[in-house]
Amino acid sequence: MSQNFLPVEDQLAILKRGIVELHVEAQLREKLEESRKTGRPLRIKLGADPSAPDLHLGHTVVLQKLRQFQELGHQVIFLIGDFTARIGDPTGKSETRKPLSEEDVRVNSETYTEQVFKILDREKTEIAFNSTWMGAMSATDLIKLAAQHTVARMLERDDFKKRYTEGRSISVHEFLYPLVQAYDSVALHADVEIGGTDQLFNLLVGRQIQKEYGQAAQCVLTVPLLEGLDGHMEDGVLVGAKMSKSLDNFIGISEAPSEIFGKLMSISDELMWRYYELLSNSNVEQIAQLKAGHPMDAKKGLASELTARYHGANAAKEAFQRWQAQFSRREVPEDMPEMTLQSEAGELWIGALLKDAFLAPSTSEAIRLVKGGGVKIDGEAVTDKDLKLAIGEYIFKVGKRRWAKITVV
RNA sequence: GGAGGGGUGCCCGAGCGGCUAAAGGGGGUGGACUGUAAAUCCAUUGGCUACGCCUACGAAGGUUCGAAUCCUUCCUCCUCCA
Repeated sequence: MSQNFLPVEDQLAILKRGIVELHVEAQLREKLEESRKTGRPLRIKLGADPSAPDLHLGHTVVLQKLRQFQELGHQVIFLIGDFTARIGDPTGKSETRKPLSEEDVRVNSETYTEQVFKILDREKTEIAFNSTWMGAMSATDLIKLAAQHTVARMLERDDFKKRYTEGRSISVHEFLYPLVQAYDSVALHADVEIGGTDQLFNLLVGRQIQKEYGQAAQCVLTVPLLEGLDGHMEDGVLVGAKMSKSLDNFIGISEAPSEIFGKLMSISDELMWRYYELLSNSNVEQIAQLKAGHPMDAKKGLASELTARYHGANAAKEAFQRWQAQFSRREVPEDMPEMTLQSEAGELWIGALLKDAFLAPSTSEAIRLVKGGGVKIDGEAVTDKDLKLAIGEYIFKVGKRRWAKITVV
């Protein structure tokens, strides 16, 4: 099925937009030309490790790039590394990763694909599992694969090198990870592989292995890693670990609209500009214009755009209004968790109440919060840690954003 | 296989018989200030209705009036040699 592709330079311009490192650009140009001539879409591979079932904004950077390929008419292959997950990607780790069980992998894969199609076009996406070919590979073939690469070259890799020189352990099976990932490119006949910058080594191994197996080497495209919510300025430079679930500095794309909106509103200004670059659809001129205005307005714009992307314009609007009411005008939110608690002899100690209502993780913490002035009842700050509440209904506010309506009976 | 060095609270890291729920950072949380931003400052940071009790320094035992600190065994990580 032949189709019309945009001129190569136009395609390249789109693909290169948005802080992407392109390795061997000349080759990509050739491939695009070839594709345009023959009408054969390029095969674009993205490998996913099914260890993080909840997608967050960090994952979406690369997915949007894939989406662009799709819109340009190319074939996107979403590869689920169900086999490699049992090895555990050593990338960026200073320690050996724990492999996942088969059951974990299965469950994670499902939630993963479900969310991926909030960004990718399901109809135009090929889904593959590398256990399909890796599970069937014989030991002989595996050794043949392993023979294509040397230990010295493996150790060139940054994290391996570091671990090696620092005397930290590297298990032999971790060397297999890049090789298996590379073999996936062989099995899929990938023309392009895309990934985060931390994947560069793995992606480049793919080029070499493809050549060993008599295929044309894939082009490699890397996108920057998105800094997590705690990213901020230090000595004039934006610093911050990458967004990840384990660091709890993420925004999940399945989170409630008001959560996404609120979390975006609380990031630092520097980080906001970074997010504009990597996540928003605004072009360079629009961003420059925003920088001239008040950062607060720019932040509202970003929060609205991204909330709308995953929940629709109406939900975004509503989230914005709720945010304004609650934080700009400091009103009591319209809806909040409600809970009924049983009193003892007609009254309930505040420490126990806060804990039982999940407003504090322990009574010790509850007392700390009260002493620190972090608890308000019906708008009034309480500081008496021995306070006892009589039967009735109360609106609790703990910290800046935890609210609850508590009924004591 | 041999020799040696480590494992401390969320993380890093002091302590090396009582004054240690355990210095100091980092991080977290609460407050002030704000644009729910950053920076800054203050407080707090094992649990338990608590001037006290319980649980904690890799695990299990032991020596002591008393141990994170000494001894034994085990687990585990690392270094050097082969």
